[in-house]
Amino acid sequence: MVDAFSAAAEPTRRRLLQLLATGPKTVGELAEHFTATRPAISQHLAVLAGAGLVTARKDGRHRHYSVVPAGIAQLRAEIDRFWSTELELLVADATRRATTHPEEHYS
Amino acid sequence: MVDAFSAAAEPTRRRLLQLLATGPKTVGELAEHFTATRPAISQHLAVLAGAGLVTARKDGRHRHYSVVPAGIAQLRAEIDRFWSTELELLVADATRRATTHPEEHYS
DNA sequence: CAAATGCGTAAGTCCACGCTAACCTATTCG
DNA sequence: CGAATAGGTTAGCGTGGACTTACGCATTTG
Repeated sequence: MVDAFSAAAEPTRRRLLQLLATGPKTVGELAEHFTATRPAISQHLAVLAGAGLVTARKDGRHRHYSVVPAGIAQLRAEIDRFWSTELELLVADATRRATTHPEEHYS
Repeated sequence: MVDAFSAAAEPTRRRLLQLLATGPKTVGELAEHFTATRPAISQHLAVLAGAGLVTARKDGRHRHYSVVPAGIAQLRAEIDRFWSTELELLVADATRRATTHPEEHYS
């Protein structure tokens, strides 16, 4: 699970990152948003931490997890590297066709 | 493997998409870039096709795979939806700190 | 101190996934 | 037609990953 891209792609972890993006949260607070058990969330957080995307700060008997800006920046770089110029052009093409000639989707 | 994000995250498939972004290619051409066997590549292509990211066109005994612009656009939308405003701000913050105060990374 | 709270860890299960080997189909070419 | 080429399909294997249950450790609180 080395790269940040794969770590962030998993649906639960994607959601965790979004939740943490709004500010630090404890494991319990995060776990409330999921049907999975707290240990499961804890393990997902460990994966994200291993990828350098989040970090934890001890505070009494709580552990406040928060996003690591540098890690998120690296994830962004990975995504951008994947999103090559060619893919970008394809999207622009698809968008143009969808907005100006929507019926051609089925031609 | 429903969503395009998860389908595209796998390293081999990420590479396949990049290769196909430069233009249609046959399975054999694609397989040359990997150490895995051709059936493995074929299965990865099937996953990408299932996610609506690529499609195949028969041409004699060849099958030319190409990227589906609309699928790529949807992938882009998924990424953008994940990449919330908060994450964007965090990256901007990290970039600013890295370029103006690089030593603070270790403070 | 004892109970309760917040979390991490360990152990074990289950299944999806990535892969290979073997086989089958379709097409081209001698 | 028979051989060769291109590629999809299947079966089966091994591993990793996501999950739960149970437990252990620290910290707060009565």
